[in-house]
Amino acid sequence: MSDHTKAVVNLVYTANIISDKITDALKPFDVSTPQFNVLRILRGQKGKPANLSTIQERMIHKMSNTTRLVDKLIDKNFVKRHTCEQNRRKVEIFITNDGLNALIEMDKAVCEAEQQIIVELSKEELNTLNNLLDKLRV
Amino acid sequence: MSDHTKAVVNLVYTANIISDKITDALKPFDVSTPQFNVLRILRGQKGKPANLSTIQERMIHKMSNTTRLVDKLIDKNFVKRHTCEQNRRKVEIFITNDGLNALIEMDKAVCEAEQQIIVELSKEELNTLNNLLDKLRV
DNA sequence: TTACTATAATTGTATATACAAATGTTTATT
DNA sequence: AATAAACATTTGTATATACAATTATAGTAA
Repeated sequence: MSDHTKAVVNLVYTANIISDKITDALKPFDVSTPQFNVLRILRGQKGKPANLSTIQERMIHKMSNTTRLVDKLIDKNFVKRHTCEQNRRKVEIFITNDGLNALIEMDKAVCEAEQQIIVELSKEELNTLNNLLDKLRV
Repeated sequence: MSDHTKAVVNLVYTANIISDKITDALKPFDVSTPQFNVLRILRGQKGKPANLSTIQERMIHKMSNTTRLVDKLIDKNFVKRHTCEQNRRKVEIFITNDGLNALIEMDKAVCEAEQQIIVELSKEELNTLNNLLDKLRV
C-alpha cells in the first residue's frame, strides 16, 4: 500500500473510531453527534439566533436535512424555532436553558472521551497533528 | 477550545472531507465506499473465499448489515455467494472477474483522489502523520 | 437421543442521510 | 404592476445504517 493510501485509510479509520467513542459518550443523553454539534453551534451564538443555513455551513457532518435534525432537538426541548420577522423565508433557532444545561453535561462526557483517546500524545505531538491536518485541507 | 478537542474535531472533520472526495470518485462506478472496501478485502483473499464475519472484522466502517451490502454487490455481478459445505452456517463470498476488472478502474479513480488530498504533504510529513495516528489508536 | 449453548447469517424495524423536487418569500427586471 | 429569478427552508423518496430479534446449523453435555 502506498504511503498516501495508508495515510488516507489510517485517517478515516482513526476518525471512525473516535466518532464511535463520542457517539457512545452521548448515548446517555439521547442525542446524536450531529445534534450535539448543532447545540454547540447555537451556544456559540451567545443569545443571537442562528438560521438553518448558518447551522448547515458550520456543521462538521454535512447534513442535507437540518430541518428534521432541529425538529428532534425541539422535541427534546433543547431548542426553539420561530420565523424571522425581517425576512419571513428565514427561521431563527435558539438554544433553550434546558439545552444549555444538558449541553454542559454532554460536554463533560465528550471531553472525557476525547481525553481518553488523545492521552497518548504529548502537547507537542498534538500541535504537529493539528498542523498536518490543517495542511491537508488546503 | 482545548488542544485535544481541537485535534479530535480537526481529525473527524478532515476525515469527513476525505470520505466525501472518495465517495465522489466512486460515484461513476455506482458503488458506495463500504462496498468498495469489501471488494478490496475480497481481492486480498487471492482466490480464497471470505465469510461474512471475516469481511465484517476487516471493514473500515463497522457495518451491522454486511448481508445486504453483499446483496448489492451480487446485483452488480461483482461478487458471488454460496454456503460453505463444511459448515453450512457459513457463507463463502468470492469476487468475480467482473468485480476484479471494475476494481482496477475504481482503484485508479480513488488513488487519484487520494493523491490530490495528500499532495501538500512531503514523504516525511506523511510518515509523521501515520505514526501519530497509530499512536492515537493504542 | 435430547436439551442446551454457541456460532453465523439473515430479517425486521426505526432512524439517519443524501439527493431532488416543491413551497413560500423576497428581490430584480421589464 | 406583472413576471422572472434568487433565496431559505421544507417535504418526499430512496438508500444506508444501527440495533434487536430470529432462523438455521454445529458443537457439547446429561
